[in-house]
Amino acid sequence: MPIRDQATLFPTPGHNHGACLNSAVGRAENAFEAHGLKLTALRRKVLQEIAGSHHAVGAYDIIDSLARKGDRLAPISVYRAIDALLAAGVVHRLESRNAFFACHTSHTGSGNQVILACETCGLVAEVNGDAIFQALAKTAETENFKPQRRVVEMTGLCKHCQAHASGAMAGIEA
Amino acid sequence: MPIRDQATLFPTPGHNHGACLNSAVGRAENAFEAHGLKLTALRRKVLQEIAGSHHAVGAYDIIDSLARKGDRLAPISVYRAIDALLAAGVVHRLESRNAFFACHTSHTGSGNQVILACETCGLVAEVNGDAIFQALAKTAETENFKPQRRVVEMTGLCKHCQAHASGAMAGIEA
DNA sequence: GGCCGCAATGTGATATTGTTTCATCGCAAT
DNA sequence: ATTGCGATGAAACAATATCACATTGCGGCC
Repeated sequence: MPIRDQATLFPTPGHNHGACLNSAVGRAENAFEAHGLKLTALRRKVLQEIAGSHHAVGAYDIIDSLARKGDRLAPISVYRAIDALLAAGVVHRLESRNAFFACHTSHTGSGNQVILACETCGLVAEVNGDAIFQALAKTAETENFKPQRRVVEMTGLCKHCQAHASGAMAGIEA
Repeated sequence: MPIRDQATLFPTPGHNHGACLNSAVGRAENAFEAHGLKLTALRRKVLQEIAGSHHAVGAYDIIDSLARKGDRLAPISVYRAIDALLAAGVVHRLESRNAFFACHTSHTGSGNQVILACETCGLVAEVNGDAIFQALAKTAETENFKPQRRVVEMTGLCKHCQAHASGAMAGIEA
């Protein structure tokens, strides 16, 4: 089974997620190196919780999940780890849900990613958004606005959940 | 003094904000009517707090502000009023800040608005984003994604704050 | 009038998300 | 060994948001 649908970044429901997780951690090692940061044990654990699925997870979900594994962290510790992961660019924040998701792509290219989040199965994917960010840049220019941070998120129904529109929660596993 | 810079929706610092507030409330009356909702006294008060500036205000800012006027509301009451205002489309939520701002335009046109938020003075403006939303629609189509909600926000420096880049907080008043 | 139905509001508790402050630890460079 | 510094720990707190249930106000209806 392919990890992803051809030509898209949306994960196939039921794919073997182990490979995604491994490659996310592998890329994180490089990214931390490249940013002059250290992928410490704690940061790695937090990353594994986030990258353990294609869903956005809340900071307190991470705390609870790690607590079930015998390691209850204070909120601040998780937030600091998340900050480092954000700084390294290996996870992103889903602003519309106050939650975090792993970057499951290597962001080859501009890094102008649009976020798609399925409201039914909860899957989060990033797709290239060069055209969108170009249009944004143009808007900024006509407004004489100097952009610093851009948030572009869409929620809706992913292709799998449209197909199983019964509410079957296709692909909820990872 | 013009209320807005020519050709943009960014408010001019120091403009007479009373007109903005009045017109926002006026439009709200129509919008509530059009949506089959009632602009009750409470909703009007909350709207006035939000539309009282071109900034995004938090729910608890509204509570505090109304409390200073002798009317301390429970959080849930404010959130319910905000929900109604959101449903009527007269205020919007700034997702990246968990705050709310008034719609100071009549959204003539598609309603595809991009949000610009200045990090220095705090001003929030909506500008037409047809090109951006078209590009988004195209992305959704190629991904077979059925969009429901779109969040497009940019933070950065508005033209006034670039001009007074000293950090002068140009236009903080309204 | 009295009653019903329904939307809006009130009350109190609670849940969720995020930050402040200060202490401590590990480790590398001096 | 000591100093410097990034990472972590602990406790409290702050900010944002919702739940459950009671009450009120207002229209239609008998």
